[in-house]
Amino acid sequence: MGVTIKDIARALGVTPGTISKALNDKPDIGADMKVKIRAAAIELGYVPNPIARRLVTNRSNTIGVFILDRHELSLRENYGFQFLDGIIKESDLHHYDILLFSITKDLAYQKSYISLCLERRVEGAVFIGLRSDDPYLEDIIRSPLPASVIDAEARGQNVSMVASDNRAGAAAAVDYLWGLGHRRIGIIKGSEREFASRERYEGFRHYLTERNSFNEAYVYPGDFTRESGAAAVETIMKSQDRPTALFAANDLMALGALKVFKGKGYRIPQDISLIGFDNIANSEDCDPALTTIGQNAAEIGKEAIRLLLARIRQENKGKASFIRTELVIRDSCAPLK
Amino acid sequence: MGVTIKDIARALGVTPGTISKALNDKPDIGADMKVKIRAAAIELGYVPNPIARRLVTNRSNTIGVFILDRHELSLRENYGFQFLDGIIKESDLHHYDILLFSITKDLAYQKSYISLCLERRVEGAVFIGLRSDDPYLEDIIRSPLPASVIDAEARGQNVSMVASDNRAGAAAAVDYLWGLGHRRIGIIKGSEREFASRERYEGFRHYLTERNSFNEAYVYPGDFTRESGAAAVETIMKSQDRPTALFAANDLMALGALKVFKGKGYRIPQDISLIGFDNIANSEDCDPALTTIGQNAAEIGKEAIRLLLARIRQENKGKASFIRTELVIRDSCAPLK
DNA sequence: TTGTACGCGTTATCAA
DNA sequence: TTGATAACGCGTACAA
Repeated sequence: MGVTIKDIARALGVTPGTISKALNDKPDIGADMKVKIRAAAIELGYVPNPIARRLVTNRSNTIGVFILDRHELSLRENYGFQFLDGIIKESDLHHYDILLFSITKDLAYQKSYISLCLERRVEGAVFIGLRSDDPYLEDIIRSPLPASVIDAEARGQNVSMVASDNRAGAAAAVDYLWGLGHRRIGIIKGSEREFASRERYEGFRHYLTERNSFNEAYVYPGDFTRESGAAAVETIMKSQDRPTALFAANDLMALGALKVFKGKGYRIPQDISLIGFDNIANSEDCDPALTTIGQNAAEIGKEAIRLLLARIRQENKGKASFIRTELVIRDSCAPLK
Repeated sequence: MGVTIKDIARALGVTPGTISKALNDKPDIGADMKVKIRAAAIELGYVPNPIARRLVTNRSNTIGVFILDRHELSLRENYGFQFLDGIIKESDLHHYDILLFSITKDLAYQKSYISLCLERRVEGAVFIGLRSDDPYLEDIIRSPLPASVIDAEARGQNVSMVASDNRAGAAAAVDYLWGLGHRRIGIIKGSEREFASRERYEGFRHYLTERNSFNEAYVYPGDFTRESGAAAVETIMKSQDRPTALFAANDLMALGALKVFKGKGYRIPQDISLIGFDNIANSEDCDPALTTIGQNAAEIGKEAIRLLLARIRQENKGKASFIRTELVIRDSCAPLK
């Protein structure tokens, strides 16, 4: 089909080796020869074949990206794709290709992610949406394949983890409420299984404990779904001793909570202040617009690639990187009366 | 590095050719030999090298997916990634890999998308977010490379287009308002440049024209941004002759409109009914929740792959496919008083 | 039924 | 500075 270096070689009466060297700008080819060869390549419409190149260099120049489905979140609300933007851009910058895998419960769990990687000969892998109970987690940790894990806990010789600085973010959320004068501050927790959830709770607990204001009674269970946010509010409304401000460990729960509060005639933020975490799209248009902690998804994606490439190049940098969050102030929090 | 068919051949005292045939289940190898070879392959931990295979078969088994940034929509609101889910699943089903490209204004426009495809030797390409003024549109249309274009207009020998049935969707939106008794129905149009926008307008116009109720005065310009939705409402409020119901050609404009209406003390849906198009995440949590036309993004992605694979296999099916939309009734429309 | 030999497009090594 | 040759791992006609 396409024109190869052989064709160029024949046309110019030289050998393929010479063409290869000239096109790769090796020092051992004369300047005039290079010019001639380049011109011929363009004229003939030569397009290098990366497959042949990869065969001989034994490098694929490709990174595998896995988007794993989570139970709790429907794809519609799946945060996963947001990281993709940063991942692609950063990979592009370093001339790496992205091979995309998507694993859903039904389709997959047949083949280890690592097998897929080995088969495709990718040089490294990025995992999004990995859970601590994933059957192949051990596989990833043990494998010699360089990996970056986004937004989950995975510690191993060849894996880096990248996530938001969830502790600092949670602390910033509480600090904002604290600054507004609130002292009775509650939390709707995420599911114990999720790394982000544990970290956010820890940030929350630590901040208030240091100020002698942590109150176990104001800790409400949740699992990152709207429903659990709604359920938490039902609990709150039943009790006599209510917090004056509430931190939901993610926006989805905050939205679930908001709906119930409004349904019961509670005004936000006059009657209770509410702050979320994630800054998902929905948090912008609800009424009142939700004050929340924004994640920098693109930056997380980029950092995942940076750490991965460092590993691939054997220049081991850090094992983990936590990306700054940002307080997004909207209308769901008010000073304590 | 890895173990190859040569290693297996040596271990078993046969030739590599035999191994290859056995592993590919060719008819000219004895059953017992096959068993022996398979066992040895597993024991030695053999993983086939797709790169070598591709070199010799000259097929990459890979589809290129391009996500192009649109001017108007920030990535946060970019619908593009939603299609990805269907694309991946359907490709997976047919054992095709996905190579992901993302082109932003700054980075790109350096190399034609088709060049990228040729270099990577992908067998076909899917384009998301392609605009009619894209500098490489002609390239795609002319190229012999099979392509599917999602949500944009592109007609050519080797390209299929897949989108929502925007006309029918728009008609369904107006029909819903009509059924509620509205006769003075307005529209906030999208930008002329976008295929979806033109189609939605056409669906709207046709429906009302047939019923002698199309009124040019109720057509407000827009460009799919929140701001243009807001601006349209300003115009509406200034005029004496107002529609009783409003169809925004996308949800983003509907949200912009909603905000201004509420800001001016107008109640939705009591004072005016509002319906959008897209069913983006935000439309669920605004107040009142937005009635809208939902797109089946996953199905669009799947269909794009189906048409593409048909082209790759030379079994040319249809050139275009329009996917059903769905009326999502929420709280922003009410019967005419 | 098995083995031989060559080709895929490129890079690398060594000799000229 | 250039050329010849081998090698990368696999698939496949063709010969045995």
